[in-house]
Formats: sequence, structure tokens, C-alpha cells
Amino acid sequence: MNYLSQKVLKLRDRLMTKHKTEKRIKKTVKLDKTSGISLWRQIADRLRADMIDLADETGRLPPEPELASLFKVNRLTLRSAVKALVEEGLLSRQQGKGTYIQQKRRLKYPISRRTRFSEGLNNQADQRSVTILDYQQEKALPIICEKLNLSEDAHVVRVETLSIADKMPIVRSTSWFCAKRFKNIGQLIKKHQSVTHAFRLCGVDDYVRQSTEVEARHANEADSRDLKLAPGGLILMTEVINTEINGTVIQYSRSRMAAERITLLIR
Amino acid sequence: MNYLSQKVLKLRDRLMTKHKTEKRIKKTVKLDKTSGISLWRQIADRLRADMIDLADETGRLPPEPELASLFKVNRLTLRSAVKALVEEGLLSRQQGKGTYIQQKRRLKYPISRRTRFSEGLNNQADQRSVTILDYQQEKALPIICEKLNLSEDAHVVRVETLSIADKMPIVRSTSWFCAKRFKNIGQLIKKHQSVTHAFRLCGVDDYVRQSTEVEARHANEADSRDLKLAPGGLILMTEVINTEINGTVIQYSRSRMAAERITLLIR
DNA sequence: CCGAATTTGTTCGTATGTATC
DNA sequence: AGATACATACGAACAAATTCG
Repeated sequence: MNYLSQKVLKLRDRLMTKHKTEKRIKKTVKLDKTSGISLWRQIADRLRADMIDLADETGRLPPEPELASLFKVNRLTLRSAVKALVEEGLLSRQQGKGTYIQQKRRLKYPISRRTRFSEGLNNQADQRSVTILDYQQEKALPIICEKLNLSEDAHVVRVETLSIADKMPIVRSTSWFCAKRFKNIGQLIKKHQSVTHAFRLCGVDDYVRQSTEVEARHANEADSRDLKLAPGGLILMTEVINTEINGTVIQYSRSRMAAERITLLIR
Repeated sequence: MNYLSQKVLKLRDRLMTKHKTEKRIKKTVKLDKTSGISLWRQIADRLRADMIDLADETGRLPPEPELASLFKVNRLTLRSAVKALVEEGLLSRQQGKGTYIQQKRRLKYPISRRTRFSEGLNNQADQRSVTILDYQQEKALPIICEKLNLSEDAHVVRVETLSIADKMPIVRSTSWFCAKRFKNIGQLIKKHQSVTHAFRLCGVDDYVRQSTEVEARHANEADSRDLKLAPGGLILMTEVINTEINGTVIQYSRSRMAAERITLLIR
């Protein structure tokens, strides 16, 4: 028995055991063969989630034959899964040595009543930037009017942004502002690279989040492209309403965040 | 040209166009054939995300041949995708009539400094319950000690719960409490079906959330089983620290929520 | 430096599932 | 329903790099 067998057996035990009160019936780690998702991808997803528990102190994973038998698949199938994770940059392999976890930390993305994107990620990433992809004045859709407390025929400014940290895209946002009051906010945000700054130039000295909604979804094609997600990637979708201190709604925005690179921190 | 062609063409336009400033190079809605995910499942995932945009006011989707050509696949392939969504309960089909969206509402799950599970879901679900699957006193793992501000060799009470609304599992939680101070909290929670009530009996009249962290992940096998998720399902993972009013940490818990049935509402 | 053990890398052949026409 | 093309999965065997006594 080699040096990791015990550890793997222990993990398998944990994976197979629901609660101590439950009988241990299952003999295998079940994988669904008719789900339309190939075995290697199912294993890649599971490995992505659990690799930290499988690795030893040095970040080394158990050898391929051991992992293969843990998942009850052929070694080549396991290798396909590992290959996908290597291409994602999550693992590295070296012939004769082993397979290692490439540390990839999730950014902590704080959400509080007073968070601004740039402040929140301070000291967590070396390089940060917000790219304004597009801005446009247009007739507001009914749902947007409702969120911004505007009349039916109001116009709004829509601003599309992409936030980047350490060269990886993190958040893809769409924001709406009342066009009457914030006529030039598109140019201002683009010029100063800051919503807070742009607001200040429009006479809004301070603002807070009124509400935030969070959902998890599968990335659609646009998300995958904008956020450079691996196929089958996940996004955290947030819907935010910002108000002035007196309660007037001034911004409604929807963001799609690369779930694999983000932990939301709610305070 | 039938009644929906225009709408579908418009959507295809939207799907294929990134921003107005970008050239329209792409001629097809790209589907990756070597991603380890079969075409029909990729289409099922995309349909799940976008079906509201595709349907008309009555919730009816375009006819199959039209959808098939939108995704550039064979009609049989499209039918496999629709079949999967019918089995998930998201769509219904009737020969000669069409394919319809089955409305499935997400529960709003509020997170604030003073939220309790049972209160939060009030008036949103007819039946709610919290099942205590297991509780156990045990030696605390280092990570748990750290979160609870306990010494290295402390013991904790671990409580496993499953929260259900309208007969569907919503949240699977694991909570840890200091065993010294909350020796009987397992029994108390089980008896009164309420953490708040159990705390009160232990002399904690009031408590607040100190921090909440949220991540999105692929469901692993245990999640899928506990939360009755469809294959490839998503979970929202939250990590919560609760403190007394004076700041003493009294509870650390990790929850895995069925992402498809939940919108987190942060106030 | 040698050789054995360990571990990843590669190549056969075969069977099955997926997608198209 | 049948024919075709390709990706997926398996088993077995061998090659190449690394580690260690």
C-alpha cells in the first residue's frame, strides 16, 4: 500500500457516508451515465470541487491509478478529466513526479451598503480595471422603469462595463440611470473610470445599496465569452438598486460574475 | 414565414451580437462539440437560461423545427434537449399544440443581520419545515476552532439540518456550536425545531449575522441527493458566522442551497 | 552511477453513445 | 429505420521521467 492509500480511503469513506446514523450501502461513487455529460467532465467537475481534500500538504494529488479507482473509471478517462483542469490552469502535471494543485485563490467580493468595486478589491489584486464597453441613451423597458421609479415613457442611460482583476475578467455589468437627471453619466464614467466619481460630478455626494439579489446560473454563450469561462461554467447574477441617502433610486444594475473566481462577502 | 419567425430572428441577432460597437462576425450560435457535454445537454442548458426570451406572451415556445434551426442542430437533437427540460418540470409538451414554459418561481431567501430562516420565507411557501438529520458532539477541526474563536482542543456540537418549503428541499446546513457553552443545543433544536428558540433556552436572547460568504458551485453527489437536484445542478454555498450582540461568536454554519429554487435577497 | 519502484505519457484495439442525413 | 462519422470509455501494454536506496 502506498503512502496515500489511507488518505484516499478515508476520503472515499467521507464521500460515501452521509451521516453517522445512516447505513453505508453505497459501494461506489455514483456517476450518471445518461445525463448527456461525459464521464470525464463529471469527474473534472467533482475534482475541481474536491481536489483540496484529496491533495496532501504539498498540493500533490494521489497518482492517477488511485484516482481512477476512486471514481471507478479507466485511467484514460481520468486523464481526460485532469487534462481539462490543467487547461483551466487549476492543475499541473509532470511526468514521473505527479499532479499538483495550482493555487488559484478566489477574490473576496464584498457587498455591503457602502461597497464600491474598486475599494472592495483593494490589496487583493495587483492590477484592476473597469472597461466601459458601451453606453447608450434609450427608451426604458417597463421593468427598468419600475426598478428606477420612473414614469412609463422615461428614457435611461444604459452603461455596459467589464471589470478585470489580475488580467482575468471578474464582473460583466449592465447599469441603468435616469437619462433626465444623469444625461452625461456615460461619458463621465468612461472618462473617470469610476461610478462614484461620475455620480459626484452629477451632484450625488453619497449613495448606498438599497437591495441586492443574488442567483446562481449556468453561463450562457455571452457570459462564457465575456468572462472567459470554461464550458459549463457558473455565474453569480446580482441585481442591485442604489439610492441616495434620502432614498431616491439613482441606479439599477445587473451583474454577471465569474463564479469560479469569486466569493461574495456580505457584511 | 410563421408567426414567431421574426421574434426568433431578433433573438438570434441578439445572441450573436455582442455590442453595437463590435463587428458581427459570428454566423452561428456556437456550440462546442468537444467540451464533454453532449449537444442536447448544451442546448437544454441554454434553453433553460433563455427560454423566457424565446417564448411568447402565453409562454409558448417556437415550434421545434424553428428552434432546431436557431441552434443549428437536427430536430431529433433538439427534441432530446426539450425532453430533458420536460423531465425537470420546466417545460410541458402537447402533441399538436406546442411546447410551453411551466412557471417555476424562485423563493426569495433574505439575508440580513437579523434574518431567521422561518421568518424569511413567511408567506412565500405554504408548508415549511426544518428537519434535524443528525447532531453530534465531537472534537473540533482546526478550521472550526478558528471560526468560533475556540482553543485548539475544544469540542463542538455539530448539527445537520435540511430545510424544506412546499415539499421541496431548499437548504442543507451544517452548524457548529461551542460544546462547553451549548452542550444540549442539539436536543433543543430538534425539540423546538428552531435555532432561535434553542439559543434563547441557552441564555442567548438575541444574535446577529457577523458575516456571510457566498459562492456558486456545481452540486456534488451528496448535494444532488439531499436537495433533489437535476444532474448538473447548481448550489449556492453560504458560510455564516453568528454572534451575540456583544460580538461573541456563537455559531458557525455552512449551507448548500438549491440554486435553481432560490434568489438570495441581501438587505 | 545503477537499478528498482513510482508516476505520468502514449499507443494499440474494441465497444458504445451521440449527431446527422 | 439504416448508414455514416466522430467522440467517449475501456483494457492492456509499453515508454519516459523522477525519486531513492
